[in-house]
Amino acid sequence: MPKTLNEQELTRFDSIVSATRLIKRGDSLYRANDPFHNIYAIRAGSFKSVVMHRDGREQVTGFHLAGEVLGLDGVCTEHHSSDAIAIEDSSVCIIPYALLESLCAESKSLQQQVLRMMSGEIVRESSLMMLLGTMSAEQRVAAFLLNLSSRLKARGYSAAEFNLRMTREEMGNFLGMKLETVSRMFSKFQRDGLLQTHGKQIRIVNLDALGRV
Amino acid sequence: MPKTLNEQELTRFDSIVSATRLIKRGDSLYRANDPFHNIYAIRAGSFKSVVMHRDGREQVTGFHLAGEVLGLDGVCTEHHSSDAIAIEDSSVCIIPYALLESLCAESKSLQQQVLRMMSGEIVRESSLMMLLGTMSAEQRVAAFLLNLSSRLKARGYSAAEFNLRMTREEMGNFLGMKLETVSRMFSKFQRDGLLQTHGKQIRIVNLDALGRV
DNA sequence: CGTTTTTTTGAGTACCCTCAACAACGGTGG
DNA sequence: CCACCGTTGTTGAGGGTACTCAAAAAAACG
Repeated sequence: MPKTLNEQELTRFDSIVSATRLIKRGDSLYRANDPFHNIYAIRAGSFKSVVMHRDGREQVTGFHLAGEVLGLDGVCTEHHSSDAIAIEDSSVCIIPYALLESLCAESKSLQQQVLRMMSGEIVRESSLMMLLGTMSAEQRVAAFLLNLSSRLKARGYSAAEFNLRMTREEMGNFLGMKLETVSRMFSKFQRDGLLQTHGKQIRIVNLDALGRV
Repeated sequence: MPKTLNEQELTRFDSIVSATRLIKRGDSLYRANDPFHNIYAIRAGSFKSVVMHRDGREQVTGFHLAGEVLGLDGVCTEHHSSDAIAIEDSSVCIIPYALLESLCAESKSLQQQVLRMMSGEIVRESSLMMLLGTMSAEQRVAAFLLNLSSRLKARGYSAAEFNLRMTREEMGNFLGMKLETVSRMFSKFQRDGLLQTHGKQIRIVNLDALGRV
């Protein structure tokens, strides 16, 4: 996964990534307040991060695809601050954090890699806040699809045609709107010829126009 | 600032925090796309983080008080991803990131401290997303005031009585609502006996009730 | 194949935004 | 010191976007 490491560093890194774990759709990788021991690299599948209000309402704070990293929220307090729940059958690499930390002391480039990963999370989250803060429902759905598209493209999948793994409700929860509104926006984009949908199957017909929404 | 360092480590840390810098109200500490060299500890004053849309609209993504750290968004890409603008005359400690990074390789506890700081930012931002995603305007303003109150308390200031340094517009922008709505919520809280306002001067009368909104 | 979950669509409503006017505040210069 | 001006804050009226409630169709699941 890290790119800037030399062969020896890579070998040492591989040595701490021992186990993998299978998570079934709907099961959790970790829960809020669980003690923090590991971070996880997603080998296959996808997850959502969820935080719970005291009143029981849930908020989806992110979706995580294969190739991305999960669990960094726990570094600060030694406890996770959200639930990580598989939205399809998935498998992850377990990276024991204590070992990673030790290894960081030995390898500067690995340390830089970890810091970059964390900083990347900060940037991702604040760009998301912008999504929720300044945009209309229509723009939010468009931005969400484009974000997903570019992340899938970066992993070697098609940028134009893909399956949504989450429900309209999860998407709406994440985007700060109701599931009906998400559905309406999809219908609208289809009417306007920007994309074609068939349930969770998405084909983006006019990527540029979607960006201009 | 770091607490878990021994004396020698603290001395070395101090040695890299050489300069301080004064920023006048309205001036920027750094701008989006500036090359990333330093992080900053706020000695006095307060800042806002702002990201700019292509269409020119701005989104405030955070407020930063004295005692907090600023600039970690740049670690990932070597460029800052937001503007940091002083909302009152302020002064910061300059912490050259390259030196901090080197020092991290020598001191494990410093390394942990830096990682914790970053993880803390991630947690803070995602709790903020919840704010924008699931709450009504009334609840958002209440949550914002409580958040500010607890941060001020943690720094030794009064939790009940303080000055807002930002305008209604900046607050509204941050919270995803219009300045008029912020103003109306303040008026409502005052009518309901939860707080007293006089412009930027705030006194929280009933902290519990504000939490139950 | 029946049951449950998910998605779509419609109608009515509530919340927040827009536009507007005015009041209060803070700085500036006469 | 006070008049003046720009900025900031408050409040009202009307309108639009997204929510709520509801029902039915479609898909997923065992």
